[in-house]
Amino acid sequence: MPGSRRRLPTRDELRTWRDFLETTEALRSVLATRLQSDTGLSPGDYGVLLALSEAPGTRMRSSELAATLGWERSRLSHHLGRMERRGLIRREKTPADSRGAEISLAAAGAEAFQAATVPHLRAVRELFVDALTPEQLTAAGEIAAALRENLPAQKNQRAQKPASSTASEEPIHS
Amino acid sequence: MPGSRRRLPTRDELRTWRDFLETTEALRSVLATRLQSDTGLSPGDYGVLLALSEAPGTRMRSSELAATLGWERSRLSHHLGRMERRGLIRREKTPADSRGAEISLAAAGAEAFQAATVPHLRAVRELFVDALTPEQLTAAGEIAAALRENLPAQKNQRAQKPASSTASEEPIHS
DNA sequence: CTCCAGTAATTGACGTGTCAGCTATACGAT
DNA sequence: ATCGTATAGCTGACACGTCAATTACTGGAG
Repeated sequence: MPGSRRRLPTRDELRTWRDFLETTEALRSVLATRLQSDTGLSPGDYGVLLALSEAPGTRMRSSELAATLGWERSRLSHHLGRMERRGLIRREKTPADSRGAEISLAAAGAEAFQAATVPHLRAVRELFVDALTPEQLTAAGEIAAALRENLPAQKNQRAQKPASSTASEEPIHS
Repeated sequence: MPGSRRRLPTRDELRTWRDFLETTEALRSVLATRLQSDTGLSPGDYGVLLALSEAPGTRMRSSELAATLGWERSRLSHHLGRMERRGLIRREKTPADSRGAEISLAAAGAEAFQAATVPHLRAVRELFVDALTPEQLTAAGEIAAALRENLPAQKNQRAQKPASSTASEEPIHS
């Protein structure tokens, strides 16, 4: 018996890992496909449009947007380029800092987002929330927390909103 | 109160969904980065090499490989192209069906896989298995099963191995 | 044998993601 | 003012994925 194997997962643990990995991947992919065919938006598009719609004046500095989404700046640049081509957003120069760009929601983007939100949330409900018992849903949250806790510190932490007071006055969004 | 919102997730359910989504994504990405820097392989490379190493003669028909991995053929073609360029695998013509291609493990591929397996499994243990309590690990498996159950039927089901008899004679792999 | 529908695998176009490097501006120290 | 470094954003190269179309062969119906 090679003692060096002590720290390797057992067969059952690996099976669980594989199932977990594949299932979350499949779920992601089904959700993405559905969003795409329902509304023509990718998950990335949806995230960008969501952040912009919630921003005051539906406009945001590019780097602020990157921080909100937890994306690298170059990723955002590429993505915004594609979204701009499709007329979903606009890029303008900032008066304040002339290195900066201000991203604003275009009419087409606002409409697309409007049209996307209900179907998307319904899909999340159907494919995730309703698939689990209340106990499983709670467990899923705890598992996510435990995993995240254990993850090495990352550069692109998701921006944390300063938790609104009463927990029910804001628009419901994913 | 708009009755049309009945089927939308609540704020808490959405929060759980977001946490779950982001955490699994982060986990995947950390694991991928680690595999890459430890061994120069992507998760895709690893999967291909794993399937080939377990195949009799370390060779397989391309479409069989696609079925084993649950990948689309075109995805596999592209990936094999990249792996072939790096000398990890070889493509040969099949004697049986001259439309077919036989994929075989090249020496460099076998070595790379050998070198990758222990570090990779250790990482899975560290970042997934050891992050969870035994109960959470069980719950994770059940959650995956429940979600998968609820997913619409997919074209690319993962090929199911005909469960070996005693559950402990085969090589441990992810 | 000939035709043709089906199958194996590849290809090209294009969206998406990362990394490394570039340009332009900002701004504190001198 | 000017020098140096930091910051904002963009770009190019390349890996990865999907979709639709293509190529080349198989195998049965006539």
